[in-house]
Amino acid sequence: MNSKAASSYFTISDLAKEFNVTTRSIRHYEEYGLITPVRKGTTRLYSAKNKTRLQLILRGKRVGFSLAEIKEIIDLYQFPQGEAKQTEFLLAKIALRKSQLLQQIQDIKSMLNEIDDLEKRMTSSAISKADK
Amino acid sequence: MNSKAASSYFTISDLAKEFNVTTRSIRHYEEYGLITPVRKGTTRLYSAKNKTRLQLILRGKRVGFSLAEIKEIIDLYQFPQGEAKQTEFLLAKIALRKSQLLQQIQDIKSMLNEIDDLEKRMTSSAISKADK
DNA sequence: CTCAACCTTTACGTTAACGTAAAGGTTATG
DNA sequence: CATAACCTTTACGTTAACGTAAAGGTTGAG
Repeated sequence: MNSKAASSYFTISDLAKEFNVTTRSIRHYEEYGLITPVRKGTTRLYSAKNKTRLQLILRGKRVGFSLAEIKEIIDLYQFPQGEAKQTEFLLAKIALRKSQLLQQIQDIKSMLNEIDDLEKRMTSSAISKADK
Repeated sequence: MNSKAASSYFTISDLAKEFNVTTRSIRHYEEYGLITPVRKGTTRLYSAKNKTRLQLILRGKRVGFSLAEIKEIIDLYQFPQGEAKQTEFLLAKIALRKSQLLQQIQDIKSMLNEIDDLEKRMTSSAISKADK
């Protein structure tokens, strides 16, 4: 039996392989305060929650957020049942993020439409070339 | 009468104001080969087409593309009715961009869902706070 | 017990996308 | 005709997000 299997932790290179990033990047996210694995000695060990966190970070990156913005978003998720005023402030931030994301979807849809048009024009011109 | 109104060109600061970017950025995009205004003397003059181009650049930025990627995309639009082999290559690139954009939409939708959840949890907790 | 294959920290290097002077030319207006 | 409000180029500075050594600790296999 494997003692590792019981707690099911992952090493940094496990995560690096799984998500196709460098270990340097993962450590960088930790320096930045975005992810906090436990340690066995000095070695980092990542839980399932840590994995989810990394996914969240990478998803944020894919949609074009900076690490600072990703941190802001992550912080939103951990709002400490604060004061109503604080809550209001966070809700405003959430609304801002939301409108930003909705704008992005519009942008992407526009680009997809144009790409589809382009694709059609290209294939039709390819056909006309083959036709002659 | 205004001689400018006839041709309807815009100055660099016109565009800067309209799109809320700095003139430095616009010049940077030009250095990068993304936009090419005409010149009256040394002064840059931007046509409607140039404006559209700038919009395209900024939209690309909003969805998280680098200037290099934006250039690639723009180059796709100006395919020179090339060889079939070249066309095939471009179609592959287009397909790549497309899948990337579709992935982004999924990412954004996930984030929106989580943000909505968060919003609900926050408002309900705010209510329960107000209730007691 | 000695490799190989991991892990660690420290720290300087690199690239992209501008920011920010500095120094100077042009043009309308009082 | 001078001053403001633009425009220009040149060029060095800055920040983010890592890349890339360098130097060393740990651990399982042969």
